[in-house]
Amino acid sequence: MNPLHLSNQLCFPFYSISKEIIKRYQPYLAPLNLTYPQYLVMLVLWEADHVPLSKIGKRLQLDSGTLTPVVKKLIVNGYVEKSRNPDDERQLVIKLTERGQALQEEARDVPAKINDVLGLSAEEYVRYKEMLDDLSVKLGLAEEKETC
Amino acid sequence: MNPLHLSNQLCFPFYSISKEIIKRYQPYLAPLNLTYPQYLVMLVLWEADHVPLSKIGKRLQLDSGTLTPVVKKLIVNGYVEKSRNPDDERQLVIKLTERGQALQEEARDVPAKINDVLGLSAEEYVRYKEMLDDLSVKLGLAEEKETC
DNA sequence: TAAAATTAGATTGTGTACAATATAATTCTA
DNA sequence: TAGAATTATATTGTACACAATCTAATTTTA
Repeated sequence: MNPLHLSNQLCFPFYSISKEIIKRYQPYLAPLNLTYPQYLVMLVLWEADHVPLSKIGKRLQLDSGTLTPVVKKLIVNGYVEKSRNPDDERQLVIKLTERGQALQEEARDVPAKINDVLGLSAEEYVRYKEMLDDLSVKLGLAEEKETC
Repeated sequence: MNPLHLSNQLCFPFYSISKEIIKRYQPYLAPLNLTYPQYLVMLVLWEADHVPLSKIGKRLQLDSGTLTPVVKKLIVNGYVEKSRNPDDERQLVIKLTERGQALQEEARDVPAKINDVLGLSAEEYVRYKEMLDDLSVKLGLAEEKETC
């Protein structure tokens, strides 16, 4: 067994599967004027609006160098707006616009469509999800349960 | 169950685990003057040298827009060189330099070190690998067994 | 066999990713 | 409480990713 053989790498399938799934999102996200990272930010905001950028970054494991241009695009597209937290002027608070809230309705079917495209059975989905969540914990990527 | 909740997305853990593992490669690849995509190209060449760019692209699921600059960097760093196939002048044939061949020796421990860093047991590794290979086939990413 | 279609790479443009650095606001601490 | 450390975000520079388009070489086919 040659450890330097591509087929023996654990990372490579994560890398290529991740890219492949993101490509399959594209036909469903493009009509909403969203890229995949932009969609992730919207998911976070649909869960809880009025969130500081730092929190979005922690949730998505993305730093400001990545998030700043992503949020800028969402602002240009009219989905979110930003303001500073008066209690801490460093914090940039991101808030959905009406358009951004309405978009949630338009995105409602995206997860189901992606599941169709991936063609996984319910059991497979659950099995994969468990392993991924498991590995996320092992890698320290899982979120700490927070009360706020 | 809200399908638009981040925790119910299958793609997101692939996306963040992939990025996390690549980050953990960095300390081991940087001394070799390689990024992760550059390392992948070298893995392919260490398996079989003198390969057309198209074949590397098929193997790694990367198009010319991505590979052209990656290979350019490998050339600048002295690891590979390119020439055209005389039988088909469209094909760009990529070949390891002596330096590029020697690099394989320096990279020999990278997979083991990554395994250490990930902290997976042998059983976990096998379990994850099976799941990933399985899903790669389902998504049409697995390579067709070729004779050449 | 000449025009049409295909294939291999390169280029352009947009959008991430992230390390490193900078700046301003806030908190800590001697 | 003033200087030091920390925190939140922005900026810069490098390097992918990929869609779309382009050019040139090869293959197909009418």
